[in-house]
Amino acid sequence: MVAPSLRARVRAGMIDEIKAVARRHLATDGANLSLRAVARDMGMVSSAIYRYFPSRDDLLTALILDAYQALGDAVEAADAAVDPVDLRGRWHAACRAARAWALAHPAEYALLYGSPVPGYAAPDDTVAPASRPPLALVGILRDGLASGRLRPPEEELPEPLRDDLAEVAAATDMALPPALLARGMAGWTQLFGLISFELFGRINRMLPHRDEYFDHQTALLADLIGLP
Amino acid sequence: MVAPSLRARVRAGMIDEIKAVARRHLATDGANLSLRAVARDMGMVSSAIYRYFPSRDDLLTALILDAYQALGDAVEAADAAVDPVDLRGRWHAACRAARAWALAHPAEYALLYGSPVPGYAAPDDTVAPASRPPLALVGILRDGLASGRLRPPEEELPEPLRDDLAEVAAATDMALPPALLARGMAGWTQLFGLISFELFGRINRMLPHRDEYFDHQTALLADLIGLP
DNA sequence: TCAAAAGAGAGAGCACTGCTCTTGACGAGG
DNA sequence: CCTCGTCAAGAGCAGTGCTCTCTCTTTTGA
Repeated sequence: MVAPSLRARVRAGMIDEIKAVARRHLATDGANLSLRAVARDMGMVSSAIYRYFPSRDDLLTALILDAYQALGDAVEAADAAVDPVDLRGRWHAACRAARAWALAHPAEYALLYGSPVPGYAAPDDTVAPASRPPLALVGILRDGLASGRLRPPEEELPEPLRDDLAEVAAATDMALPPALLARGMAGWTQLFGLISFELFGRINRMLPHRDEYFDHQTALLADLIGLP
Repeated sequence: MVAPSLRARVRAGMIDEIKAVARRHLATDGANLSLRAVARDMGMVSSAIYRYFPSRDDLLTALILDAYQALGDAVEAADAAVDPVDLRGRWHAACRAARAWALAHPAEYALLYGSPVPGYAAPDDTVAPASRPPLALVGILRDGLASGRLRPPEEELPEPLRDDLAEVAAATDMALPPALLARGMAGWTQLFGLISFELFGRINRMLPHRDEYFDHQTALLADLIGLP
């Protein structure tokens, strides 16, 4: 590993600083990020930004990737900090970590899970980081199944759905019965909905005690999944 | 009722046409709607639009109100078309109607339920139309409770949450026990999450049979709520 | 009936945006 | 020393929301 040249290090620092300033702007101006404003804050001219990011969308992509990474880290770390056999504890820890990260970084959460930016198409390398949070949740179910602490639901699924889910389970190396995978995805859907409603201000005025609400709703889904 | 003057009728027609063109643009360009482009499509100059909508945000508000209205109509009509005592049938009908409307009007759905437009604050008169879909769902539970076909869950809620939910129930004239209201809101959250994931392309590549997936997931929540 | 008032469209202009292209300066490697 | 790659700056293009003024037409009231 050769030491990076001075130029390379300065360049990396510039990229980091641009992203930091852009994140700050994201928090106030939302997804319509202005390259000129970022450049102004950095004391340079707008065209100079293009030396580091070929377009505004590329800067957005970099921010999105970083955000997925941070959210995935937070959820996985919270999950790993709990006794692996305590399935319900892991579930709540993972859910709370996702919510805490979203509340701490609302603009970045909106960038990840809000309405897609019109002309912008997320590149393929965002798919893997994007699937880390749901995979962490489903991993809890897989561990519970492996250790015998979680028994799969008995209901029958219609055939095409069962095949789809079996294929998903196979593609993600999760040996989960389709019905259980469906419940795990229901939990992930619910988690996303809870955070989005809270962040986008749909329940704030009527539910002052949001921590308790969140915990209760995630507990409901844990019941539905069958976590002991 | 005096007949509206010619000018008033022409003006109303203009407003409708502007909204129709704006909706068309919404479908392709998303929330960053261009007044100039709308004006261009109508063969007039951009400044003339301001005779009808004092700002771009006001045009957006008008579109949002119309969309809430349409979605509320769709959900309520679907609910009303089912035998009132068939709680599960009503639940599925309402959920399917919301999804169908969203799939038919993805851009408007994103306007309603996507990330909030940065500088834009929804005016107060959007609150009532916005609560129609969830109220339709909760209304199913209220009817089930009144007819004795639905028994409320027995779990205990933490006190602050119970009080919050009791207040919400009172404010909406829905005599629902807090635990049941919480489950109804879980259903609404799940419905929103399901539609959003499907519309924003998070499950499309892995689940080809989306109708079956949607029905199964809403059935899961119906089970959680306790619909017979 | 006829003038005053109100409504409507057009155009110019301001400050802003993303992005491209050209020009000139600077530093590291041969 | 000197060339070559990197960088910042500036001008410029096309587009944006919005305001102001000017003109023309329709409606209204005495």
